[in-house]
Amino acid sequence: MTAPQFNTWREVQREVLRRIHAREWRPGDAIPNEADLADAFGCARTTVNRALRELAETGLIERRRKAGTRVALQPTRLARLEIPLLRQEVEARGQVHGYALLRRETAEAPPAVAAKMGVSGDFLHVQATHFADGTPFAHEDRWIDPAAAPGAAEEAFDRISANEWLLMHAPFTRGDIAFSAAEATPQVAQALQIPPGTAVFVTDRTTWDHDRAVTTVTQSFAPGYRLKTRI
Amino acid sequence: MTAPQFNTWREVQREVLRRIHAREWRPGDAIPNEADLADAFGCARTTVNRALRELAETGLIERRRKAGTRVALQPTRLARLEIPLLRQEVEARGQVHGYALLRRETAEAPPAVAAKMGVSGDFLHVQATHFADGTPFAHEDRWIDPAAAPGAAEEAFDRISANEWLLMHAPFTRGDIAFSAAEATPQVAQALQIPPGTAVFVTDRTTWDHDRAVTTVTQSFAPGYRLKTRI
DNA sequence: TAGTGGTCTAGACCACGTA
DNA sequence: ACGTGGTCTAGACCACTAA
Repeated sequence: MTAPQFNTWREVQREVLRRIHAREWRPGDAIPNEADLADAFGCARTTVNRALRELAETGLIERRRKAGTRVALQPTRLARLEIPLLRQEVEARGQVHGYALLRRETAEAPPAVAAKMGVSGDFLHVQATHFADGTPFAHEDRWIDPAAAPGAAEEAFDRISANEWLLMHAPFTRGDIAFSAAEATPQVAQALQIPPGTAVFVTDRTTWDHDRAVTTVTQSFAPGYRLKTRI
Repeated sequence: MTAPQFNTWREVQREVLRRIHAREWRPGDAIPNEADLADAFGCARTTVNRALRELAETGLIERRRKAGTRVALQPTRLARLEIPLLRQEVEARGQVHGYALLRRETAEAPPAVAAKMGVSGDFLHVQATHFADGTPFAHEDRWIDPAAAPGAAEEAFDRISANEWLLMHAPFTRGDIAFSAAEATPQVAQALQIPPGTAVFVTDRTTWDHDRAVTTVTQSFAPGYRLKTRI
């Protein structure tokens, strides 16, 4: 009997997945090392490594030097989540994106915002509503550190959302994101045209340029919004 | 002047990130091709490829054959989201996980559930509460197709959550996940010891073994819950 | 059609961590 | 101590696609 041939890393990955799904390799089991697999599959070890590395990144298998590779017992699976612009998200549904500025002011950051951003003082404060086909889609409440986002103080934000302006003009190196549920404040409720207290999906984001906070934003989505992903 | 030496793919990646963050390479700009970069960095093209491939996967750069590599204009950034077991999540906070079965029955799936799973008939229906240090943490409402999860019909689910039992006994190849906000139903409110109508964070998951739905679950989290990630 | 990224190979050395 | 995965190299061929 000749050895089966799996020549690309995707073929190797598919075969490994097949064996795990078929329970030939069960959760907790050790699987052969890379060299043996490469031999059995008739390919280079590099190819096996690529296939297994990507499976390890999703949490399906666990790899440790010397200990080898095992099928994960408790798969803390990693999902990939796309974080698009609101405009992109609306347009991806085939709807027309609208944008309305509600407020733009310079104000002292409230303690909660100052704490999140790690600095205090006068910030730019922008509130706006995004629409999908004319229906309120999300409300956005943003604070910007003008010292970290040069030019922001001169921008009106009446045509382009702060979101997009910042992407083009204020580089950032990392961001924290949190998802939660909240009851609509009177302000959010008015913007989204829903009764106050309605449950809304909320995302909080703070973005950083190295160790300096650039902006923090709270987006509240109209009822019915669902953030989807796959495993 | 001698060429700078970047010998590992992480060093190359760090240098590329530095140039993007320093705006030496700006959004929309093309960057040198792999061969030229490898030459400039004093390493093999494979090493540059690995560094750039991983940046492309996060959405920071865009790569197309022949067209080359560009810094993304609108970084639809990809975040990685960990999907742990509720028990793991509670224990990761240093709290004691508790579990209480509320209901276990065989019943015909309601239309919404049957539609999600693509089959109808008698399903196993399990409701339970998870606790963190004795405080309600999440309510779980689950439907299981006994034909797709052999042995489930004989399991009591009074000590081990259906979540964990299924992980150990029912393989799945993929899952859909959706996050949303909802107002607590009387049942959920009672389980979480909160007033009905309170905003709760909800995750809906359906897992599949190839094309056959195994289980669908709705988890409602006690107020204050936040799902966190980074970009 | 030509340039670019995508991938494979064979061999090598290294880092880690278990035994 | 030593087996395992992690990575680098140099070269090669291929797949895609812009010009």
